[in-house]
Amino acid sequence: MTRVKLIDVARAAGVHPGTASRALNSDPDGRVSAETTRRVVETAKRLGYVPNSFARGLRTARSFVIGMIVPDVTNPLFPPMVRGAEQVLSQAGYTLVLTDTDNDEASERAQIERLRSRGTDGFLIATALWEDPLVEELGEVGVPAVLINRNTAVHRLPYVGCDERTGIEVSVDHLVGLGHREIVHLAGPQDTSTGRERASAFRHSLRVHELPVDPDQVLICSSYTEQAGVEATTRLLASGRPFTAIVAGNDLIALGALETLAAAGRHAPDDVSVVGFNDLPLVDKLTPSLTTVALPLREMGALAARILLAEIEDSDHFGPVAQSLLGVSLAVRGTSGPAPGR
Amino acid sequence: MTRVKLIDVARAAGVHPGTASRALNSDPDGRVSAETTRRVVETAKRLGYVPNSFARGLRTARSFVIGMIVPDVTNPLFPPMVRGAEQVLSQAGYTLVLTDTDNDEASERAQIERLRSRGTDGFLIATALWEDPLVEELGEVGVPAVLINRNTAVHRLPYVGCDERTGIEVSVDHLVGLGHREIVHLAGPQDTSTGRERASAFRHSLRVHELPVDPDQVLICSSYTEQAGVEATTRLLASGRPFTAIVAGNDLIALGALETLAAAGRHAPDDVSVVGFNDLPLVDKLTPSLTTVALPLREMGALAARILLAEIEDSDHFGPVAQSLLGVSLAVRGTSGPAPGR
DNA sequence: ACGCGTTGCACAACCGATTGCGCTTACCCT
DNA sequence: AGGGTAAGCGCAATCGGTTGTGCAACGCGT
Repeated sequence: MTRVKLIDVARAAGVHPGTASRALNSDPDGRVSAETTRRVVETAKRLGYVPNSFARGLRTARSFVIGMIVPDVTNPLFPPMVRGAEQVLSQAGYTLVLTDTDNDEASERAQIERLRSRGTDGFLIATALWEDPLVEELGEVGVPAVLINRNTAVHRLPYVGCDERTGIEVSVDHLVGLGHREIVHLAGPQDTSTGRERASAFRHSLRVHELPVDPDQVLICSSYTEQAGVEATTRLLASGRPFTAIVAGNDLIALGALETLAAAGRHAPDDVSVVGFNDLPLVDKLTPSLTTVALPLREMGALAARILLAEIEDSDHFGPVAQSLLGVSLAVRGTSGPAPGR
Repeated sequence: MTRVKLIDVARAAGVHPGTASRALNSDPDGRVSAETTRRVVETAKRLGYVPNSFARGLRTARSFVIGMIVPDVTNPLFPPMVRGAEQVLSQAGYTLVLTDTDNDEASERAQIERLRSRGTDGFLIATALWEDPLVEELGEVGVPAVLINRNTAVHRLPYVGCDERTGIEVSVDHLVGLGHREIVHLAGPQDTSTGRERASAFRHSLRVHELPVDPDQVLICSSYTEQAGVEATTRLLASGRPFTAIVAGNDLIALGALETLAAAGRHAPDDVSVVGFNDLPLVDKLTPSLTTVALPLREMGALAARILLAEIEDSDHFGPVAQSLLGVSLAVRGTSGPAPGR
């Protein structure tokens, strides 16, 4: 049951293996007659020929494999991006290899090393830190790669994200429109672009509305988790700072905040308003349902994949490094309401 | 920047490439002296040698790649299984390639074809149908593969799942203990093992409690989705059959049921009790929180990976095909309560 | 009819690591 | 001292496609 190989096809079609190869790959300047091509293709199909990708890869140094690196597949933020990317890639004949790093830099390095030794053609990276030596290395070695969701300080690689700033701005607009004036921000980790951007956009939005901006109005969470949201909210309550609304760094932080507030006797939306970010599955079914910023995750994945493919296909395409931002939308739901006393 | 290859290492160490290969692979009967081995390994590290897996794969016909096939990565049921499998595999030096099929058989076939042409060493399959020609083919060709989460009618391949029957039984026990006697089951698709097992276990449990079992007590959902849950519940309400509790085929169906019931003015847990299956993230935060059966998803993935590796490592291991069931637990929460009128 | 340019295909080197085979060297035993 | 043994390593074939080069045949123009 040894697999049928190129030489079998060639023999059956009465041509040289080299010719068969050109025929099957529709070699543009290999000059194979239409008749021969037809015959080879036909016998290949008849024999059920499947090319051996090791042999091909050895010669061409191309694998048609794309590696995607995410912090954690079980975080519902990532699967839709994976899905979008995979759809584009598999249609183009590529295979997506997914690995998660558990937010561990050593593990990330090992994964990338392994993938590179497998001849991976390019990378989709969702784990970038704001200052990330690993990613910069990749950029310098010239490995095709696209950042997704998180950017780095230096824009050496193409980036696909969403319009975080606007997301925060419409959140603040929404809250101000409801009469809130004491708004705080539970920011994500500041070693990620998302954490920094959202915090920066938050401060900017307050200024636009001519509201005062105090330093203690932005509390930094150590991670994008519910637990970190609980901690930050506990700090906020302990500080005694007055507030009627919270803009959370993401949905999980928002959940932590809601929980902590409820334990302190302050309930959304009557006593306090909370807005999240990401629109995770099921947050619309909570009671009250979570007001949050919805992201086009699948489109982000698809776009990143397309950019990566373009990067790979013409490697001499030293165009400007693209920074693409996709639009977001605010899903107004139950956790946001009029400011108390209005 | 051409990569350093075996011959470079060999030259630097003053040995023949063949010898270097044996030294680096600690060839058991290749008899390389300890001293030479040490020297080769040392220079390899110094030069930063990374073996080319194409060349290796071409020669050895091994890829150290495992393919995992799931219906849909964005279904939160699967990422934990992926995670568990990936952890085991990457520790053993394997890479996991994840693909989803979108529940489409043609796409599934294409994906498997592609992976096989890449020399994939084995498969983890979470998409099996109860009668699945595709899976049976794999079994016959002798490709190492392990089924996970869903089994097939014929047990030709190893299977790792969880103890569905007990999960349903404890659910029914719980409801009966609360005084419910009119219990219905919204079953999953009957072309999957999970759908069939759970329905069968449901009927069995009723008999154990000496409750009557009517055919109209089991309604079949067309898929494991919220939408299908809505439809089935609508049918149930229309049928006029009395009931005080529902055992749902999975959490999404349960959510659809809760929603439909609420729209009809029947609220959990006072008017009706609902139990789900899977314990998806956030279902514990709903109001009321969902009583459901929790599955050891990560462990399932890890175990399946271990079995697959064993299968691959000694291919002459024609032991009995393992059918492994992991234990489950009932998370009693807010949607289940005493039967009305008790 | 001759020369030149094309077209169509065969030839063989090559990608880089693995591995069966066989040669050399050192050592041991009688 | 000679023959035997085995350890240690080099040699070259091999995996299966891809691709630069060369050669034959054919068509066309003058």
